[in-house]
Amino acid sequence: MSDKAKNKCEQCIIRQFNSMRAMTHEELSNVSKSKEVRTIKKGELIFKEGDSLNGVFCVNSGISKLSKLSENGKSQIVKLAGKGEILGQRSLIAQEEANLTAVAIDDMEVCFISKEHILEPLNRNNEYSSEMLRHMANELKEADDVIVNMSHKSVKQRMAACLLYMSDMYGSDSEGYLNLILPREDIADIVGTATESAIRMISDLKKKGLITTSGKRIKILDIRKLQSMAQ
Amino acid sequence: MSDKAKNKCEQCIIRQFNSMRAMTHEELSNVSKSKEVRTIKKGELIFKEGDSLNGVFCVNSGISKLSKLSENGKSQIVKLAGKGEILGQRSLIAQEEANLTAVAIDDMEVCFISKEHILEPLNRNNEYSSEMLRHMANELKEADDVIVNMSHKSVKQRMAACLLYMSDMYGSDSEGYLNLILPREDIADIVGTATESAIRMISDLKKKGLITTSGKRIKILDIRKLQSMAQ
DNA sequence: TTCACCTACTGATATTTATCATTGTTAGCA
DNA sequence: TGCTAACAATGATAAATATCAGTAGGTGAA
Repeated sequence: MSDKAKNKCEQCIIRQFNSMRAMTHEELSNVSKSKEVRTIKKGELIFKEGDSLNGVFCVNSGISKLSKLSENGKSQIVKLAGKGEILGQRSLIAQEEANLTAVAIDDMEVCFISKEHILEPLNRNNEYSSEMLRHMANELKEADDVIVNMSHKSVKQRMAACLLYMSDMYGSDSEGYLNLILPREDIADIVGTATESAIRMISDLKKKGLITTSGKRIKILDIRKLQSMAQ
Repeated sequence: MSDKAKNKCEQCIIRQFNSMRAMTHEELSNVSKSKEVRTIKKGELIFKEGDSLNGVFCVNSGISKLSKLSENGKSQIVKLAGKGEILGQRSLIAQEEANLTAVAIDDMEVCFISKEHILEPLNRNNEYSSEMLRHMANELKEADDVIVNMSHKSVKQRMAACLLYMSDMYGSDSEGYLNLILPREDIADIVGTATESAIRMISDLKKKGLITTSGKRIKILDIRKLQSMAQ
């Protein structure tokens, strides 16, 4: 258990990244008392499509992928969620089973917060519900943008955008390799293409000198060209 | 001006379809006093991507398309919005310019409701903000589903789904033709494909006897097969 | 260490979809 | 009514992407 998680929610910095920052001291204290810290190993399932959730998972560390199977049996990663993000929130609010499957990409530490501590404050605390509303509105916008990109951009463009996104969100190590290391299959599932096509695209970018790879690791060499490729 | 719109919002049935049903009598009365009924002709622009909105448009009658241009210059229709739906709400909440372009597909009648009357109640009325939150959560789920369909379903599958959607949402006339009449280009922009490809798909469905057409009008003949085609 | 397995990669090919060009058709309007 | 402009339809072709098949390479477990 990390130091952060051992502490009370009131002192938790993670909270600054999500709508819980607008909770009152009392609300936070309730969350804090009942929350349950969980460790999740790389590759482990957090919840899956159709599960009925009793609460949310606030990510302390590590990264998870949120995906959904199309009726053709192909998986699409809709979102990556890291530190500060809350998994399962949408489903609780809509009072539905989970629409997505959440799997740990890394070893993760999350706080499980039960349903009532997330939903109850919505009935009292306007700051909190406004915050959550704003958050949801942003997610919706992003989703609309993804729809447009999926339907009208080529795999090449989407791959370029995906690498830039990985770089933006999770940065690079001292050697310049992206911190986020995903198997090719996951990259394909983000881009929305077949694994082989994703691999070909990556090979192509290597040949053109825009990136280089070492095993699963990817290093961006020419961010400018990559940006213009993503358009 | 329709009878509905002449009346006060407190008596307006349209409101039952959106989060304004959770407004207090006083809030509604404020909306009612300041609202402005507008008639919008078929094909007219309501707002466009990048516009900064001073309020929302509550649809009394008619249908609008909400679309966005990809960086390649191709348009994607993200949503159709009819009676009871509120246009521009997401942007107001996120405090951003419009992310989508709204155009009337039909002659429309809408009520323009200024910003403050939509946003202010969020700070007081928890019923209202919860309602809106639920609404947004649903939209987000739908958007995620569209992403998955866009990336992994074929044009044929998406076309079948699109026709079924049109049938479900807007029904058929006495002859069995879909009430919603869209040019092929708009259908293509919903499906996320080139106009010619959409036309070919429609011709194909005709040859297979699943639908028939008469000008722009489309009649579904075999809904079962269409459903199984959409998978 | 060695084996077995998983994943990355590459080639060949099929399929899907977009694009360009052209012809037919419809619907609104002078 | 007939004209005109917009739209639907179709063909030919090119481009993008998926699929199938197989090889190579790296990694973890017995």
